[in-house]
Amino acid sequence: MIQKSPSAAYDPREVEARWAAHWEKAGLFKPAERGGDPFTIVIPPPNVTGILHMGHALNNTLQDVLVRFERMRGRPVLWVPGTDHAGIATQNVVERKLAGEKRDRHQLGRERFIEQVWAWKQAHGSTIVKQLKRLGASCDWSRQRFTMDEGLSRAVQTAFLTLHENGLIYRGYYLVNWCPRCRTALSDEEVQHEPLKGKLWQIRYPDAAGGEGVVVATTRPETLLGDVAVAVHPEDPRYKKLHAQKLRLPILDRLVPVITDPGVDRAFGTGAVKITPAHDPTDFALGQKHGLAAIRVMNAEGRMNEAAGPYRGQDRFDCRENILADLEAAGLLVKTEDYDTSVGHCYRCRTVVEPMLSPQWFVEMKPLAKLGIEAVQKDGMTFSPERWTKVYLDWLANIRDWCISRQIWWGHRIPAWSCRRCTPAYVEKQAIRALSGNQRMDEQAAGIHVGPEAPEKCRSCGGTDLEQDPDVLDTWFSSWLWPFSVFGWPGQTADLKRFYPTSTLVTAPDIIFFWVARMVMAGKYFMKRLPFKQVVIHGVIRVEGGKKMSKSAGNSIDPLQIIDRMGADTLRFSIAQMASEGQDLYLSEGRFLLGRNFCNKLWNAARLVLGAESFGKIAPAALAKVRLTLADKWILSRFEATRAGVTEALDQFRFSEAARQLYAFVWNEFCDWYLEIAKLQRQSDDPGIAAGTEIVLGLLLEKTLRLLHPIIPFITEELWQQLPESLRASSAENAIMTAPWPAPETPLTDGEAEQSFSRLQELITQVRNIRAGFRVPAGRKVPLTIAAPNGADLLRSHLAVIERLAGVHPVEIGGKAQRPAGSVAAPVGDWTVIVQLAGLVDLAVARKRIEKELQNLTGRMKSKQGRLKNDAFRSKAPAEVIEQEEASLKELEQEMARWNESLRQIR
RNA sequence: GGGCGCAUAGCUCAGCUGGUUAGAGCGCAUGCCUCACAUGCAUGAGGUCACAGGUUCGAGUCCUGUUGCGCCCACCA
Repeated sequence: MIQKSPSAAYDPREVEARWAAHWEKAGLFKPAERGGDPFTIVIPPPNVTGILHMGHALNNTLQDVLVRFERMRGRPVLWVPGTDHAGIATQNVVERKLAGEKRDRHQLGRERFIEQVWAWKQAHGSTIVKQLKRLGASCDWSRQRFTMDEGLSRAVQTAFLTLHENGLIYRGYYLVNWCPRCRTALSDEEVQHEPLKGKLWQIRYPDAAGGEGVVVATTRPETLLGDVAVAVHPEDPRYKKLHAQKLRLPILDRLVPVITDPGVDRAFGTGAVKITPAHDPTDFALGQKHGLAAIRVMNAEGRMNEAAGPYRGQDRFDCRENILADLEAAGLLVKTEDYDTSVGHCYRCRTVVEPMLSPQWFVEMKPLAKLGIEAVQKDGMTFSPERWTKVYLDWLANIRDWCISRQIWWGHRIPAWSCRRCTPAYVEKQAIRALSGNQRMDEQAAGIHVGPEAPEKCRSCGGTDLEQDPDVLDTWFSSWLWPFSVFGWPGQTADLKRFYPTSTLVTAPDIIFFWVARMVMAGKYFMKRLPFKQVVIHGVIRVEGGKKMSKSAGNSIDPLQIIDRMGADTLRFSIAQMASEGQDLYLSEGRFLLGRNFCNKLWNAARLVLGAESFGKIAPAALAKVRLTLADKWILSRFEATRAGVTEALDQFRFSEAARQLYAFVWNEFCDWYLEIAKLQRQSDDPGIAAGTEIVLGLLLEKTLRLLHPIIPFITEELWQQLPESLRASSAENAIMTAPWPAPETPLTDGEAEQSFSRLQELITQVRNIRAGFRVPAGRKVPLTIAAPNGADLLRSHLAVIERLAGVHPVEIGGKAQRPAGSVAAPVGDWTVIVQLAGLVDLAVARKRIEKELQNLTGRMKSKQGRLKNDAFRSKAPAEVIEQEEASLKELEQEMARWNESLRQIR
């Protein structure tokens, strides 16, 4: 076993820490003072409770790529960071901590509990921020905001009061999604429906006289206790005789009417539906339509209340079991069958959500949705990929009012006060009135007062016993103001003027409804302008099988671990490379090796360029003054193509395309070919060529680093700083991150050089192929003859290159092919290479190689001949396509002839 | 029930507006520690582009349908 050479692997740890600190300290993340249209992004604020996961890593890498790209293009750039107070999530975290200390928030009381949350935020809230810094996110950290800080709270209050004044916020008694664990209402978007293997039970409701009655089907038998009717389809012949009859509710023995409604599906279950307006949205609507009462049978914790009679105090799911047993005993349980259903869960704690009738605050969304729709249809807002437009519009078209009150403590307090005397009485009555169709409360009559401060006395009764509404606002009620609240709105600040509207929003598809749509509505409503013109929706991080990556599922990959082990650049490059236009990303640890190896390759390539003694001594000159070799011209031309391609890709948010092009250029062109040739050129007898090579190497490395910088900022900064200053693009701050993005240099494009060079590449590859095919020992030089009717000059001037890269010597260039015994020949374009292998040729192997080529060629020729013989093709295809086909067929024929010649020589 | 995405080499995925018998990384095979890099170098094997129709001179690429997987939305109790 041979000793491994000392590792020259790139170690990002020290480098990344150093530059992260330097950039921030030097203030490079702040927007430049110069004029010009600023490029602004507001971060999707992560939860204060958050720790960096792959979704964050993806989201923020892409934003940072755009931000750094635009910064280098010379625009003043501002990326505003911040965190979200995340009401329910944060309250849960602190409550869990208290539980660990055998305490709970009710013991502490509201005020002291809030103090605890702030203390927690003080201690742990900056975790995610530190982690974003490690990722390299070039946010202006001096402008960091928090959705509960003073300015943003003022924005929230202003927004609430404005909407209320304009009649778009109301208080109503309504059926909402209730999480019995969090003990709060949730908006429709906060409920996640998940399939559940449940049962469908058929239960008999006898008629008033105790006769047969009717059988109903239900998935939630416990709600039977709150039933107020049974509905059937008016045309259903089975139940015609029951119309307007009464039925006897099992167990409670209450009488409920049979009503008819065309909405009942005759084919489902038994065609008879029990109606529980207080615990089912469909039933609630039906109850309204038919003027039925609503009977609540559960309390806020999901336990059965007094109305549940014998089941009072039981948990809702225990009650279900008990009721089923009792029905069974009474002979009223007719049938039990398996049934796949879908049940709503709280998105924070996974508890099964209970529809519950309760008083809440709502935003009337229809007028706002209209603004959101206009954003796309009139104001030119775009989604990338475009398909999300439809998702967005469909949601807006079917929007429902937004329940914004939450029965928790951590959040923005609602600026409303109620009268202890008037309000409870009113709400009681409202519970009944709500069912007649009017859910909005008459605030005056209810003794509810909305305003920035508590009123002196109740408008309704004149009493002074007022209390502030205990509820807080939905977290998203602050998030939707983010694009302007971060700049100080409602104040008319300089930042607001300069940076609103923002440019691009980069986010994940799962918050299009929660956040994107609402920001658009708020932006247009409060600011009269779109908050951003472009919405870039990236993919969701998933693991095999399409599941979301999540810590609880134990299938997560920790981005910080990747950073620790392989560096932020590795993480970023790998992610960018995988992020193709909105496709979901399936990750595995192995996929990060691509980025790691790439960074390492770049590092070592730079070591080669910078390491030569001659490198430091060169005086950089304009390329125009340097004598360029073919290889120089070729690589410069390839650079220009890459520059153009990467710029275009980033302009179109095609991150993976940009990364792919950079990878291919750096690795397969610059390193694999140009550097190998540059090693020779450096040693050239011609001092002009040697010096020119250093200049090309230097300039090219410098520009390539700039192209790479948005994706891999740390390593590029480090290497760039190691370049002699004379080679670096000018940057006032002396940092690559503020250096200019490479400008187009069309004169570098050299099609002729690319063509000539690729002929040499083909030749070298062909010889290597022969060497490998006949097992020529790696170190052994073999003689090569090239028959070259054309291009002999090109070959002659690149003898050294051919010898070195193909492992051949001596090389003879002639007009005709001489094929001594023991040689193997192969055509390369119109050249023929003849490799002298002496004793190494195995005739069978040689024949097989050629036969394989011939087979390949025959196939290609046949397909072309067929096409060209086809009259339809000849008459309908564009002339240039036909010409191209003819030319390429001719080439194939010639190549075929020469392979055949080779085959003959073997015999 | 509706909408969307995906189905391309053993694995993970590129393939923009249809035009040379399809590309990458990993893995595999063979040979290499060649003085930037073994996190590497060279060469190679490996695909009837899910299936069935259609449009077209020409389809991985466009259209229709089918199947499978995934996601989102929706008040069949």
